[in-house]
Amino acid sequence: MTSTTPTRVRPNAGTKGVARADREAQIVEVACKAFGERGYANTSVADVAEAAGISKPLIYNYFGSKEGLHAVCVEHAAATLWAEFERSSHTDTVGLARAVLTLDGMFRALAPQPWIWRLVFDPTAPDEGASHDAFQAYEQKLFTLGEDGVSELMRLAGNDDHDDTSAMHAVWESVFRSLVNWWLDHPEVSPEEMTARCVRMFSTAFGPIEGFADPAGTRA
Amino acid sequence: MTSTTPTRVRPNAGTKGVARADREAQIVEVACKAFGERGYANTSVADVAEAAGISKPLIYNYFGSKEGLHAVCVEHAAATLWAEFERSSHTDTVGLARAVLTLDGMFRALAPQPWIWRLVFDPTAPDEGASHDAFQAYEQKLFTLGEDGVSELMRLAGNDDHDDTSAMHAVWESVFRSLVNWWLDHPEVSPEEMTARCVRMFSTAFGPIEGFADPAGTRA
DNA sequence: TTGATATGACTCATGGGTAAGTTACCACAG
DNA sequence: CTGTGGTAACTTACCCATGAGTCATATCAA
Repeated sequence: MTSTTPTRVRPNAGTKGVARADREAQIVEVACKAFGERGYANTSVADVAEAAGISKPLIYNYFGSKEGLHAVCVEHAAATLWAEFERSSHTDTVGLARAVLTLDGMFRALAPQPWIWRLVFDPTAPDEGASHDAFQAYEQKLFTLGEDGVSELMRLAGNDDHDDTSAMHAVWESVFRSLVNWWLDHPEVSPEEMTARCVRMFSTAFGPIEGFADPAGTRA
Repeated sequence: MTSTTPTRVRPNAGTKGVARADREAQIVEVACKAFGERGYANTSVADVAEAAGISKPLIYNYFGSKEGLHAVCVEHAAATLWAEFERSSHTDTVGLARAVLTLDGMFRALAPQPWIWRLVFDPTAPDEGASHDAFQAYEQKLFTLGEDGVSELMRLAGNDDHDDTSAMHAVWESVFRSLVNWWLDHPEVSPEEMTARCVRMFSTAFGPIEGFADPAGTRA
């Protein structure tokens, strides 16, 4: 990126202002929040600039376009989510217990920056271009991970129809998203409480889950 | 509305063109399809006008604004959906069997005009104003219907926590929507096949459903 | 002087909305 | 069986707010 002079690393490459890397990071942070909370279509570049305390052209200097900025935000946010999915996929649990662990990890990961969830799954985001590509790359990885888990459970249950598996996967993803969205709509609920709620709900629907306490006593 | 002369009812109150009521119906039909397929934000009034073979100002004459037109479309579509929910709510089944019947009714109702589903649940629709009010009125009725069913089942299962019920209801709605959306994404699947698929999926997850054939033999 | 940070003041395409008119048909007076 | 006025249906040509994107320029460290 930034070149270094031989004898000494220039801390703030010759300028009155903030070093580009720092400024970019700051802009991305502000933009993630704006895009995540109001949606891509309802957020103007001027909004982001104002929130960041800078002017619009600086954003175009650094990110090229509104979509370019959005692409960086999505990549940043998707990487965060994916890291959490990857982490929780390394446990050796299966079925509902694994689902609960995944949800729990996601609640904890989202707690400090809840807006990145809606940023990634923003229905007003562009449906082509760099920012869409970034989203699709993430979704593809996520899809594979989920499809594997679902198809294995379906096979175990004696159903190996391809379309049934596809539909079941869609349902599972939607359940996951609706639980996260419910939690985002109830900001006073802590991740731990929300995980306990998921355990109770799954237990109510499917019976006790191996490895988790009985529903009766888990109320926070 | 149109005044009538004493001796004879004027069939097409003095005009060269199409009677207003007919034209309005035609515009609404075209607009429903456009809004439903491309979304409110991605559909311009000029698009609708062109698709209907008329000019933009005529739409403003009849509907006042883009949002006014959308409101009529949403009301029309929501009424269709609601009629189906009401109808299937009059059966005396409960639990999963009732869920399957509701889904089946919805698939059949949507088959001739699948776009009205996405029209009603359009994430790019305005979040205030007449069109939003129409949506909310519908959602409120739907919410009550769903919440009643879910809370009863939760109570039966021994969980009467208010927030658990709220979250479970959100999950159930999301499952319903994801099944409909999966079906809309697979237009070659008939309503009957899709219902059979739902039966298999529920059976796989929860065990046999009272009143429906065993999963093994239901493949179309 | 060079080059990086930074901005005020623009251009311009899009799309919602409107003003002012045209056409065709009907009712009715002469 | 004609004018003639009223009105519903319909359009052309425009206005204008918004927001993406750009250009010329200013400032300051090395």
